[in-house]
Amino acid sequence: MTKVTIDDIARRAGVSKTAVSFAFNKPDRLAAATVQNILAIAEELGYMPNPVARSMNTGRTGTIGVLVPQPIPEIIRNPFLPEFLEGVGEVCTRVNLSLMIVPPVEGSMRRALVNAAVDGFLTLGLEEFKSTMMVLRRRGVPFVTVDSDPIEGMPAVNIDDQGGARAAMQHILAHGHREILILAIRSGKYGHYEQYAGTLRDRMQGYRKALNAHGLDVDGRQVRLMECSSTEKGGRQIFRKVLKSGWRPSAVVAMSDIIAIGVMREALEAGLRVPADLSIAGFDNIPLSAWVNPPLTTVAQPLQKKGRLAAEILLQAIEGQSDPRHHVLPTKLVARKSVAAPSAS
Amino acid sequence: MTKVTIDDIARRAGVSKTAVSFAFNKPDRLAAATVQNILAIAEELGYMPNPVARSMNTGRTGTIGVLVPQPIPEIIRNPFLPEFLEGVGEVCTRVNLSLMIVPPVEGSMRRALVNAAVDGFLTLGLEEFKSTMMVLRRRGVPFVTVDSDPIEGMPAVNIDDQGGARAAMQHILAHGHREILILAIRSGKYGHYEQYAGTLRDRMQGYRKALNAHGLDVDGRQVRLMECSSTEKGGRQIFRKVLKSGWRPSAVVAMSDIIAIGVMREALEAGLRVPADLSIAGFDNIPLSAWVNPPLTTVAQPLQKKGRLAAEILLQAIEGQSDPRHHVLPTKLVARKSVAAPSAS
DNA sequence: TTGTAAGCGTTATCAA
DNA sequence: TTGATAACGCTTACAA
Repeated sequence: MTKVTIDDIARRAGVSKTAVSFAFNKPDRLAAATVQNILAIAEELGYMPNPVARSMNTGRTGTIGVLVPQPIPEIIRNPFLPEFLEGVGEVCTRVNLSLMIVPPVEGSMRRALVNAAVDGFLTLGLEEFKSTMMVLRRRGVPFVTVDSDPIEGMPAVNIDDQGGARAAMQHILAHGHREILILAIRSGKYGHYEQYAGTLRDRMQGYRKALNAHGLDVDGRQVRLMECSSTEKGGRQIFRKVLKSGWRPSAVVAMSDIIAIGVMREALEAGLRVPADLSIAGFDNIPLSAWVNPPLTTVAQPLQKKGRLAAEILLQAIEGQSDPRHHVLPTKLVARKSVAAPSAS
Repeated sequence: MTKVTIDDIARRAGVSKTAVSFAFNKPDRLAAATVQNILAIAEELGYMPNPVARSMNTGRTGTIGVLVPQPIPEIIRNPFLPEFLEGVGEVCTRVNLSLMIVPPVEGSMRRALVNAAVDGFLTLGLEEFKSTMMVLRRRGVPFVTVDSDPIEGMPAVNIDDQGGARAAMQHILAHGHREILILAIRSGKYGHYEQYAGTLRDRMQGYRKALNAHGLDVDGRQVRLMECSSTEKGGRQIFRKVLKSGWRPSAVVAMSDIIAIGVMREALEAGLRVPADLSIAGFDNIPLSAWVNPPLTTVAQPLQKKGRLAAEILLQAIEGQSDPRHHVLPTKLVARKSVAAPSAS
């Protein structure tokens, strides 16, 4: 099954490569009979244009890349991504683009970036943001950053992380909780929340603002901060550890729903009642959160819309209409059933 | 931001293109000092090798494509895909491949296939299977079919659809149900289940075998068949229609969990009790199914494993070790809480 | 309406 | 250790 090329067809049809190319791409410029003939022969020989060679000329690959901060198995497990991709996918479908998921190569975003043959990138919540940005710029393809600290002159889509986080913490405090566990998404800055960046920092700030308003702060005693990976397993593991430690927070505030759900599951299995014994609040409002029992109180962010908007902007940029504005989408507290007043203990 | 090419670097460094290429790909073959110098200049000028040009020579793109039968927004909404991709992703991560999702272009698989620059394809539950296969073969890249009728000489990964479906229906019948709604995933063969192919046909056969053993069949009276798209919405819509029609099946057997969950939600909202008033069984055992209330009785299939196996085989094929065996993974009934005996009505 | 020939930016071959 | 030069398979001015 040796590859058939445009040359084979040209020779067999007794025409030039140009004619064959035209037959496929600009049939109008050829006599109908010629097109027919070429196509027939192509069919017979089983010819298909090589997309790489085509891209080489056109400078277009017909695909956009989504740069994700974690390996695929890990990140795809968080319903956050599918939800976001749904929005991106809408745009892709409309304009016939394919979608490539680009995870770090051996931990390096840079290596991943270099090899991806795409017309543009969407970056999702990047760690190591600045260095990646540098590489991205030099790669010369347009990109839109999502959930990262926006950079002047570069298009960005974000949500009101701080406002949302603040609302969540306020909600918890308003119910009377004072022994609170904050669960952050694990980053490179283990334990040093002053060094958090982007989404992480903003959410942390939101939490602290609410805390401060009640004369509290992350003090390692009443209010503690821990980190785990943003997976159900991450939430379960960290909460198991807390359980073992003997400390009994009356509320958990997690930076992602999937973490919160992991905690909930673990707590339930450990015989705790939610919310009677433990209140839980999340962030994201993934569809699953409405389904768990009790339904999870969380902060809604317009994930799909975020994906759509980012893709839309990228598309413009690919077509030369770059628009470096920064967008901030609203968040909103969704009070469901996983938060209640702490039981007198 | 005009593109920097290998020529620019070569000129600036006073070396040949070969040297520059070596500096990046085979540094051992160059004097250390030369490599240093070239790399420094590349850094300074912001040079990155063009992946398309590279692919042109190497014949490798470093990505595998997953051919999906529906537009991205639709298919990604079914947790089935992320679960499958998790398995695929494991393999990709290990060998540093990217993953491209390739949906039909304007309804045509063929058009999608032609443009995707990948080293190999995984096809997922293809409709129009044969014609797509033809195109795939002529495209000349290796591929592994998943959830389609296996073809002699082509590697395939499937599950025991028939056995699983049969078990589900048996379970329903054993509880005493006789008024049953079967919900099939919408295909091109609307209403003609004799023409179903692949997974659809196998599941249908499984259902019918169980039915037949009880002297029943899809007769449009006691046991009816309807089709809907494999989304929550699809399930909701079709069940709403059933509710309006006045017919009251005591059980719903759906070909996918996400459909079953849509039905459950709709039924619950309509004031029906599950399983007291309506028993529901699904297929797939997506994680969500364990979470809904009541937890969904379903047929488990090893989605992740399926993805991993298929990717593994594809990988071999890409590396020239093609192995055209057909694999069939087992399925298993998972009895949870959504099925009970019908209430006397 | 069709053909010639020059790219596109790399890597591979072979020689120096 | 390095450099010319030929692929790779296609598109696209420009010419005929």
